[in-house]
Amino acid sequence: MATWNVNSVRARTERITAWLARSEVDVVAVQETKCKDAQFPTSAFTELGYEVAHYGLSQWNGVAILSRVGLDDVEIGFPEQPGWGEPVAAEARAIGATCGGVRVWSLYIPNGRELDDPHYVYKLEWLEKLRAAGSGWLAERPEQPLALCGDFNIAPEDGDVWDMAAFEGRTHVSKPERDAFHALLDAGFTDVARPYTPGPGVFTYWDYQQLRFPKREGMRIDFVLGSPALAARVTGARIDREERKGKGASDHAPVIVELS
DNA sequence: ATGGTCGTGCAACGA
Repeated sequence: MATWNVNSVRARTERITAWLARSEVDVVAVQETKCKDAQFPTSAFTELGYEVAHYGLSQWNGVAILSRVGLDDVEIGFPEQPGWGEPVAAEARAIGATCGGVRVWSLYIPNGRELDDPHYVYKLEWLEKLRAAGSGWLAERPEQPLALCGDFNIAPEDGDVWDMAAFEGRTHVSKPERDAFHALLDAGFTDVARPYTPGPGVFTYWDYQQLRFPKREGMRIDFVLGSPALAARVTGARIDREERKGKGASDHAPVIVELS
């Protein structure tokens, strides 16, 4: 399985389908589709044998799950998911489905923008409610392989950014954000890709600006957090850095996890 | 050089 912030599914349909054809993944949690459901290029994926569940409300956010091992019990949003905007409403940042016996969530955690921005408060509240929902799922069905996949917009360790000095006073590395991430781990989830992709300096995202990718100046902000039952089945993981190269690449690379 | 790059949708906003 894999998680990938594609930064527009319509702008990148051909790159995504080409990647699926060569990567042989059964399930992909996709974030930032940047389209409404009616605009989603469903047939491009069904033609390759994938079922599709997408939730998009506008040109912002948008999450999807692609699966060629079944896709059932689709759930839009998680219980108590905080909202944003005027009027306050849940955004298209979470979709869940059961694929080949694994409960998969595709999550696009709010960016936070700046430490003094209301969006940062929203981000922390979103993470706390996700932790509460996740704890509930683990308690409800401890035997269920469960994967929280997505763009968490948090670099949990200093080695997850190229230079901590560049992030002084910025989001993604603040203590409250890192505490919120670790609360998910304390709840029983495991960052299952990290042992197979050890840092420092191993990243999943590189800004388009300032030649960040060729200069190897990135961030590790995309994760698969596995329940104990899922973590027990992980046999490997990799970050597909090649997919960040060339014209028309997303600013995020896919994170791939192999399961037994 | 107070920007630099993208995507969406057509001005400006989000990342």
